[in-house]
Amino acid sequence: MQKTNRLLAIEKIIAEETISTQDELLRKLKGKGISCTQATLSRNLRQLGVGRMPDGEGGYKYILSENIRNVSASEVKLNIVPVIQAIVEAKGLMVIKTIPGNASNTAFFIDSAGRYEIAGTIAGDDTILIIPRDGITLQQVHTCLEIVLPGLHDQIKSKNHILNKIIRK
Amino acid sequence: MQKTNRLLAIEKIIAEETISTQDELLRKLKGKGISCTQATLSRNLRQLGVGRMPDGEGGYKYILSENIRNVSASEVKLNIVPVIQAIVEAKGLMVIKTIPGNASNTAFFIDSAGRYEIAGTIAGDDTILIIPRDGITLQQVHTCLEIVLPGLHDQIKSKNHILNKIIRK
DNA sequence: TGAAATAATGAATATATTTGCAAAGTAAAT
DNA sequence: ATTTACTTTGCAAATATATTCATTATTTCA
Repeated sequence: MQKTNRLLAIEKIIAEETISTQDELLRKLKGKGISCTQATLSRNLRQLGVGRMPDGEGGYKYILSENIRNVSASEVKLNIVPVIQAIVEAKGLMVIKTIPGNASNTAFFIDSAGRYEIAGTIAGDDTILIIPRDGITLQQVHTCLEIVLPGLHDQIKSKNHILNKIIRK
Repeated sequence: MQKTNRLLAIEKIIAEETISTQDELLRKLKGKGISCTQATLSRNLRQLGVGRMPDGEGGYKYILSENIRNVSASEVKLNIVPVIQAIVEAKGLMVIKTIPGNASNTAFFIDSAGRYEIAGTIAGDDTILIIPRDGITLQQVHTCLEIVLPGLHDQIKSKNHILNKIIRK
């Protein structure tokens, strides 16, 4: 899973730091023990949907496609703070607990992100089952969710411990 | 005002068409009687905040910075397509009809925007009552909602006429 | 108006990114 | 294990984009 790791690392770096050339990204990756050529990066960035925007200070920076909004008039966007209540791991799968009635919304949203880490999701009323692809660790799914829903883990951190006990009972 | 015209034309073209290289843009401009070199275009694009993203089909396209959003790490974002079904005016108030179970989500979101125009909201299961402040017209509330939920009115336009009849009956 | 300062531009060049192609790696099927 | 099909990768070359420098507008201000 050489490539998957690289893709995840690339996304993480671009989400966290300001990168302005592929060579710069190449060096950051090397610093994390991941090495490839700039040509490969170019291909990977395209696959990840990473683009490049002016940084407003005369330079450029790479940005994730998550940060692009589609101004297609057919979508309504909602920001809802405490939709996701808890995340639990079980049998190599991941269970997400939401507030009542919101599992399918949330699952739909996760599906829409089109992440390769996730083979599929099943949603009930307030519970979502996430099925990772073979070869994907739950840790990688966590990272993936954090990319799809930034701040997710911070948000549920406090509740998680308590709710785990309830859900697992 | 040679440059201003060019900048405006560039923005217009990029908003309306799919452009994948600066040379392509150069040709489009020439077609409109505006001519410059690629070097100038490069500088203009940076000034306008125009960036380049993968188009999802193996190519690239230029995009306006208007389409970039900033992810604050403390929010969870959901894209929900048809949450709001209809908007009806009555007695100087506004009634919003949502899909079942989503009134309170949506009302919470509207409240969170902290708009001056709105004195308060009351949500049932699939219906929200919006109470405008004294002196605020319903037209102003519409504008306000469009700001909070971009694309809202376009989305419900088709359904609105039919649903109005049902709700008002 | 007439310098002087500032901004805009093109031509050429430097830098950065993408791509064609062959080789190396992986997975699936026999 | 061996073949076959498919994916990933590096290298080198091709494109595309950004920048330097000299020159030409344009603005500012006395």
